[in-house]
Formats: sequence, C-alpha cells, structure tokens
Amino acid sequence: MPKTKLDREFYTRSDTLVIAKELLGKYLFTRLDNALTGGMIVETEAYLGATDRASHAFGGRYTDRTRMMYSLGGTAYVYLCYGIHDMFNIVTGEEGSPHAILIRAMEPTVGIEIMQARRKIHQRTYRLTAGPGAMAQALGINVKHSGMDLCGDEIWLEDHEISIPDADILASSRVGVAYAGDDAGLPYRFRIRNNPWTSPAK
DNA sequence: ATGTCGATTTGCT
DNA sequence: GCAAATCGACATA
Repeated sequence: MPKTKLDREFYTRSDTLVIAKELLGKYLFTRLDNALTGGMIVETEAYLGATDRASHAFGGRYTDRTRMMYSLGGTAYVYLCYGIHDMFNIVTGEEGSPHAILIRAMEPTVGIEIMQARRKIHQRTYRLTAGPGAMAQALGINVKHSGMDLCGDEIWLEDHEISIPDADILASSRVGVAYAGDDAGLPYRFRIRNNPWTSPAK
C-alpha cells in the first residue's frame, strides 16, 4: 500500500475544518533521539484563528507563545498547558492566518516500547496516547519543537490511503474551553466512531 | 512587579 | 469522582 508524506499543499489550504477531518486516519511519526515512534490519528480539534474565542490567537493576539500560529501551514505549534503538558498542534493555512489543529489522540503502531518508556507505563493500555498531553509525551514532543517544519524528517505525517467515511466521523464540542463563551459549543472536535484510542475527556 | 488561571492528567478518597 | 500538580503567559498596576 502506498505511503506518502503529506506535503505543503495539504496544510496550506484555507478550510481548517476540512483538514481537521481529513487528518483522521492519517499517520503521525516522530524520529527524535534516533527513535521512530508513531501511529494513526484518531482525534483532532480545530481552532479557527482570530475569529475563534477559544483560540490563543483570538482577536489577532500575537505574543511569544502564539507567534508560531501565524506561520505557514505545516508548521508545529506546541505550548505548555497547566505547567505540565505539551500540546501538539498543526498550523494550517497561509502565512499570517493563525489557524491550528490540536491532535488529541492516536492509535499507536510504531515504537510502542519507546512510547511506553517515555510515558513510564509498562502495560498495554489506551492511556498511552489518549489525550493531547499524553500523546505528545509518548511521541517525545515538547515545547522546544514549536515552530518545527512538519515537511521535514523529525516530525511528519503520512497518508496510508485509509479514508474515514463521513458516517464514521463524530463531531462534538471542544474540551476544556468553557471560557470561550458562545464559541465553546461549536462542533470542532472530530474523532473516529468506535475507536477505543480516542481520549477519555468528554 | 504581581496575581490569576489554563485547548490536562493522574492518583487517591 | 474530585482535586492536586506546576509554571509560564498574560493581564493589570
């Protein structure tokens, strides 16, 4: 089966919600510390830049932390949450448009022992990569990788020609964004129906 | 300069 | 099921 790395054109398209859905079933890999780890994306969440109250870039906010969100599509945006968790996002759209997609969970396929060691988990459990902080930790991603080009060879995505039918994509409201007012209820969280590797948060 | 709080996870009651 | 953990970004002064 053909496996092709997602190229710049995939990320620079303008419809972030479409990209967020298309990312389901794609594969995410990291080759960090000379170790290959990765798996299939099963849950994503879209943040629509300056017009989205839940986005860090709402209103065009531009700070040291959010600067990377304005990069060209296909750039990593990683930030620290609750002082503990590194959250991995994929920037989309053209340069200057601060859209991003949070990768919330994946089904691990490659380098499982390495991911277990990074997570200090030594049993087979869905907890390994369910939830954005847990998944980034398993992949070895941290805030130092913010701004990294996802068309390079340290963090990248691949199309394995798995397509998720619309009927198997569940859309629901985003998690942990109650502060976003009217935008909190928008159905921008997507996951694969009946996939046990999706994150536990409601 | 200082205070508040988060796009979460984990462990314990 | 609930609350602690933990620190830097951001807002306010």
